[in-house]
Amino acid sequence: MRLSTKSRYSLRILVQLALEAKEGAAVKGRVIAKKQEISEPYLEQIMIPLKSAELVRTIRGCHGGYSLNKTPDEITILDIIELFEGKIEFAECVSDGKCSLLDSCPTSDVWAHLSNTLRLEASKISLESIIEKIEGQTQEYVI
Amino acid sequence: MRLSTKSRYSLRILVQLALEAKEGAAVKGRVIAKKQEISEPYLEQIMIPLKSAELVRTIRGCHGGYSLNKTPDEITILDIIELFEGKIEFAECVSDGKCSLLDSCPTSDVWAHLSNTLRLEASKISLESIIEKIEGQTQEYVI
DNA sequence: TCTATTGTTTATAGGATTTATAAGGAATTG
DNA sequence: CAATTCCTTATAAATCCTATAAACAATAGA
Repeated sequence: MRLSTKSRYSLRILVQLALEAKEGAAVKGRVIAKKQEISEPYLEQIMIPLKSAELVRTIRGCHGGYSLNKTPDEITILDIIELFEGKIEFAECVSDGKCSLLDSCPTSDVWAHLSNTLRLEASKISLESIIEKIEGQTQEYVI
Repeated sequence: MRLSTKSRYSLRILVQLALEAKEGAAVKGRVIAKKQEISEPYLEQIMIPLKSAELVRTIRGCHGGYSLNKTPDEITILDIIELFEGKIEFAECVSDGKCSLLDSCPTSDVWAHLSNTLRLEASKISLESIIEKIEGQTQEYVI
């Protein structure tokens, strides 16, 4: 059970932005793509949802690039996961009404509980908490 | 973010077996397929891993069918999830050695922590706890 | 205004996975 | 031996994931 590359790349990208674009300066796509070892076209595909979700803002043109659109404490990995994987809901029996067994099905509660647990835990991990951990380590620690 | 149908069907199937095959009597595939609204061939495809994982045992021939191979307290939804979704590991950076960024990547810890949380929580939910909940409810509650 | 730089959009495509269905084979019971 | 049941293998449509390519639009600076 894995996350898609887009979720995982996104977290790395956002960490990079938090560290390198601290004074609001934009980081170029090419720079991000190189450091994260992603192709530029694929990076662009990832940035689109990040921008739509207003986690990231962009500047076009000569000195353009990407930067965070929120403070690191406002971004959690729940935001990232649900942006790319969809809402954390292991079974959709309740929400989509497709399952005709729902009324007599004792398992929907189980999946709902587990989904909630994961969602809660993911919401506790902010970009800021990750950054703090990095900066608490050695100075030459480079992401 | 959803589980595959196989994981979800499996939980329902195992609950049915726990309730209907209590005295070790086998439940026929056709009966399971009908109650769970799955086609018989697809059900069979689901039963194979359940049998390989020794969660279920089978009897062939005239009065054959499926029954639990463990007591309900020995089966957790972690077993089910990891059987069909693979090990809960949101990022495989540590295990497969594919990611060349690992040494300087601050995100692998995050994913490992989240994976562990989900794994732990799933391991706490046994088939028995689900059955107890059902039997604590109204008697005509039929799965 | 021109040009270089950068993000934006759209098209494309291989591959893997998911979700099934179908058909014939093997074991068991009576 | 015949009916029943699980077992195995093949097949396939649909969807999603991962990634690349190319043309387009906006911006900054000369």
